[in-house]
Amino acid sequence: MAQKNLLPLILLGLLRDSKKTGYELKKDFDTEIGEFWSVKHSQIYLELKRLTELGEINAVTGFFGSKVEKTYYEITKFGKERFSKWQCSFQNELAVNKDEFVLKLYFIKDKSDERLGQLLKNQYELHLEKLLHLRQRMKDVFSTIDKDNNYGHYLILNHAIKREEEYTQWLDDSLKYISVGEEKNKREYID
Amino acid sequence: MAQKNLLPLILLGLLRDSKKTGYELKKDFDTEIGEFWSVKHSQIYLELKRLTELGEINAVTGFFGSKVEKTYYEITKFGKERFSKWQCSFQNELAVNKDEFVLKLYFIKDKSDERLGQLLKNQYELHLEKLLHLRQRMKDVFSTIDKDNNYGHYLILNHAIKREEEYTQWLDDSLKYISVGEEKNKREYID
DNA sequence: ATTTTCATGTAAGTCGTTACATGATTCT
DNA sequence: AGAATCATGTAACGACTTACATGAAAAT
Repeated sequence: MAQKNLLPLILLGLLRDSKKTGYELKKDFDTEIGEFWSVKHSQIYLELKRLTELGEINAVTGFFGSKVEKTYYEITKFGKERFSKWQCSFQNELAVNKDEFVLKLYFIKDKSDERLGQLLKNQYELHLEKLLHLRQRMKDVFSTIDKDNNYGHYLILNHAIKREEEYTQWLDDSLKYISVGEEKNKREYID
Repeated sequence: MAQKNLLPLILLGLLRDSKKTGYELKKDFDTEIGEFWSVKHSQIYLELKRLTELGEINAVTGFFGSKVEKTYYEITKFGKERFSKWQCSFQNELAVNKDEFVLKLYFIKDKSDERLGQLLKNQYELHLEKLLHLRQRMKDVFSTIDKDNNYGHYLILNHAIKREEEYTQWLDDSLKYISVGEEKNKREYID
């Protein structure tokens, strides 16, 4: 396969607790799990069809009190099995972490390259924003639900925050370090 | 496009300093830049063809003293322009960091779930290995080349190490925390 | 009255992986 | 002599994105 195809597993996971429509699943990617995974609705509907054909979910179409026809998907025994199997499976290697910014930096050779400061600042803004957003999420999420009964979610939010703290710290340190270098260079030229 | 298509930029970047064959470029992904990006050789040759058609690189086929016919690719003015333009461009949002393990954890609800410890341990091993590897890389790389003249590379290796330090630390902390919880539970049951 | 949200899909195209394929050269 | 490396591609397929498409309901 071209990618690791984790979407069906995510969908099964989201359907474990209760049946949902494709639209509701899509909504989960705008909020909840959207913090950790992204996908387009077109792909969701496609994958739901495939999972239905595989017998891992059942599709139930009807009105359900509403005026609009909806299709609810509910997980089957086979779906639960597949999900459980995946959830307790071990990885034997890590995927490469693809980060456009890191790539850009790789090609910056000279320490006194003028673009360096600009790039670091831009990235710092983005990651600081992300960090603040994640801290807010942590507050919001666990004010309504219990930490110990959503422990995985708690752990990964915790990790995401620490990751962004490290990222911003690194960017900030790098910025300071290159400007100290500049100061030093300036003095060397002036003195 | 399906993905952000950064491969052509990487290839242009790798060709800035000197002309290279497709095979040499492929080799770079096994070592150097392979730490930060992965790609298959089939895709490299395809992208080289495309870049040639775009006039961003030139293909020169010949024997060059060797007994085997090779094709060297050299960057053109247009290629340099495209690369420079990308390298100093700003991002306006961050891509979602897709991590299978994080996904798995998201679906662990119960703090005392037995699988939690196993999964954390497995992941700890992988990230510790990665961390040790990166520290070695740092030593190896900058024993032969100069830090200040490969500053981007230095920065991102530095960052990668810090990232893995954070990752292993988080996993270790989480492991400790859940086993303390277990101990506490045990005592509660026993006392 | 108009925009936004709900709700669900199809079609085209691209990036990337996996597998297939070949032939020379160098190392053991 | 055989294995590994050098060197370069093609073909099939899958995952994902972008764009196209539609219609009702709810909100402003």
